[in-house]
Amino acid sequence: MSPGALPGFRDFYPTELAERSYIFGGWRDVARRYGFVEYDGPPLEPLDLYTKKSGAEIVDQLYNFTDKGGREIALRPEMTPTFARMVAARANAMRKPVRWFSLPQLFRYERAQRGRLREHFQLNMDIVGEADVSADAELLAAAIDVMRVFGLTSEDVVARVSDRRLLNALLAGIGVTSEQLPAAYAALDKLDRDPREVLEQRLAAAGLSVQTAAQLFELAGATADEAAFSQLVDAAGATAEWETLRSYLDHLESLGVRDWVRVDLSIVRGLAYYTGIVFELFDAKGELRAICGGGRYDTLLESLGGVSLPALGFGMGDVVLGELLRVRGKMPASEPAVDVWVAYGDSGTVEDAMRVAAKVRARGRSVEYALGSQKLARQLKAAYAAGAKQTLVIATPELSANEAMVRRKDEKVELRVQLDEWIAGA
RNA sequence: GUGGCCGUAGCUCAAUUGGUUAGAGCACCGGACUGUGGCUCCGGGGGUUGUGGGUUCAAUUCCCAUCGGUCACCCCA
Repeated sequence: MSPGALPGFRDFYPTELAERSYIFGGWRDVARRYGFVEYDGPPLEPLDLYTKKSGAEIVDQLYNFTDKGGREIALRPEMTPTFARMVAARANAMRKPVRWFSLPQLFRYERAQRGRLREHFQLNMDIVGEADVSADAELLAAAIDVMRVFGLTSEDVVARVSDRRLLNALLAGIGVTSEQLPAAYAALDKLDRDPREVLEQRLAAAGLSVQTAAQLFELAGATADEAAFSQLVDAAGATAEWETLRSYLDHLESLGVRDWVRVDLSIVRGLAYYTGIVFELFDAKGELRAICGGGRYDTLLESLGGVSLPALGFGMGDVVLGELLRVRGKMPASEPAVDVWVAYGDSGTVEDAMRVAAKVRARGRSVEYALGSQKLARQLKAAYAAGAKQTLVIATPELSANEAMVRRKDEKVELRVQLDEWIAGA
């Protein structure tokens, strides 16, 4: 956080911008590998684009105001509504499934915390028009490959997956009614954070019997054990749902990312939103917030007034990811360096350096030289400090007009070259 | 929005129960090494101690408020 910037907003100095660009580069690279194409929309949208989806309460959590034309508008807190609108407008004309990604800057009016600012960039990858579970596998594999492209391994990051339909069937199997579902989900979500007794109390308040509550906890705990899991599935008559998840895991195996994935029914995410498989990526040590979250939202496009198409997607923010990369030493140090530094000796002036710089720049290389008038020793010091890959010295008494001495970074030897030839090859 | 902890130079930190003009290292700028760079030496700029009040002869130090940071709650699109 930079003092001076609004709370929760960041100034990107060159070092930070280099890190951001590095992250963006990895994101675009992986999205491209999976055949996704990039889009963008306006950062400012009508307020009701968000209230329509999330209700009026959402207004507390976003930047909204009335513009000079009297329109109620908001800085976008998420990309999905914009995405839905854009897809809906051309749904009929597009080849399905649609694979789009975007790197929007998103805003939310909340108190900032570690990993959660008022502004961030988020990789959004979405697939529209494919109901088959293979699409779910493709999407998660892409999210995991993003981890890989940054040098992270399955030791560093774990993907926890669940399936809304399977969970609903299992919950129904142990006697949870549809009215009690929200309470059951809330309890699952809080499993790691709140003590068991507190959760039991809340479940009881929602009308769940002591026995049902106990089975609920068993359900969440059985995730690692396939045998016990199968029993629960059989008991609930959720075989079809289980088969879907099994097939999902098989696909992930084929895509080469099965090691990263763990079934975990305590993954909840937005209740009104997701309809099928959901997932989250966490750092394996559990020190940070979720790196990424997403899943299938087959009914959302239609409910937003668009077309009826199955869809799925995820969002991955730059803040937590950046922290993870720094903590794990995976963030490359930025080395802003010019290609060539032109220094001149006593036989010349800054204008000689200028003439050479102009020619080398015309060749497409980045060039810097000492502005003003400086002694050669100082110029060379500056060249070193700038991290110049090559330093060219011209106009010293021992050099003729068309000669220069060249030294590469980190090399001791200095070569005498013909200036014209050297520039031509630069 | 609620609560806990924390705010001294760009960064990391000092400043003896409250006591002269708030210091150091790194970084930055300049000088020396008589002109081919990383070393060394010397010097310099930079702070209304987050801000505003209060207590006191005297506040970086104690009290209150406020702003900011951080953690948790809420929420997670």
